[in-house]
Amino acid sequence: MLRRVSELDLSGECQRLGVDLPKVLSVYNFHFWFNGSSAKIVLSLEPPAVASVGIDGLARVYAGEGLDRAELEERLVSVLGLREDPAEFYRLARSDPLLAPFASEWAGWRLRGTGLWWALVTAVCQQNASFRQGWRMLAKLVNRYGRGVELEGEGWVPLPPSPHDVLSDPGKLREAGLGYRADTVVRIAERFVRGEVPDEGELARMEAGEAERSLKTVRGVGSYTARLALALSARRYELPPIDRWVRALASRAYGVSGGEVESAWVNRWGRWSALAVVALTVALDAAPLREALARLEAGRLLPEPGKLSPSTLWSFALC
DNA sequence: TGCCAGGCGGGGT
DNA sequence: ACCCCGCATGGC
Repeated sequence: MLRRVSELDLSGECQRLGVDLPKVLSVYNFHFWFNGSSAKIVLSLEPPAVASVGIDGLARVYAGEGLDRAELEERLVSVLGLREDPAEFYRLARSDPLLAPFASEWAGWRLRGTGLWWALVTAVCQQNASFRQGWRMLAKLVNRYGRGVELEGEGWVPLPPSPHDVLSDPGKLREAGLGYRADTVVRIAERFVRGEVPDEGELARMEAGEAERSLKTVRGVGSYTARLALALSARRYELPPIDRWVRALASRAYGVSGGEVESAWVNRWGRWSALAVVALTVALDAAPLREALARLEAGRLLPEPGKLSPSTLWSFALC
């Protein structure tokens, strides 16, 4: 049981910064962490600490002994994107053929961050799989390993498996449908247990290419995975995770060949490159490529309610 | 049934 | 520096 260690009101700060908290909390979230009115945000896995944040901005932090309250509060604020000023990103987006509508309708969205371990697992689960398949793997992982904590007065909250959990029962990775990706997750877990992985703070200080190279030393972690994990965990956006989906859409929208997409993307988005990739998946509902290309042609560049997508994921039970 | 999906590494040229 | 293939799994 985790006790409540602090309570804070983020509504004023969100309003001042133009942050749309419902979007921040709902996008790319699961039903077991967001119910439409409040979200559970994992601030630390070992030992566990969790924040409960309402769409009204009221937040409570829960932790055991030994974790610093001020540090957890700062982590929460940073994970919600409140320490980041994306004004330049949205300014660039306003005149972009892919993200212009998103910039006018979704400027209050901020990327919700996560720890490096879970960011890497998340990115590995997107490899060579559909959006739907990747997120089903993650939901099953949380479900199969069955970790969680009780919050004082708020009930049970599931937690992702820790690296130790994965190493003590790696078979559950395949039960969760990871297939050959399971070996990569095991190798990542080994690095964490041996303390061979830089923490988010170190990653934030490293030069981007160096940070990418250090993650790529794990077999099974390539550019896409390393870059997506850097964006999700350290808010480092200089290097875009270009997959075949983004490559095809950008090639069409920017009028360049597939091989030229990365340099065109970085020229356009600069230090916001990876954020633009994630935003594009939200704008186009991570639709399968054929459908996403059709939406680009039709100018349907805003999230559409209904089907399973980054913005509606939280309202579906995937397992 | 067969093919593809938000990659990757290894082995070819 | 490229090109090409197989890789587990699930969805259609």
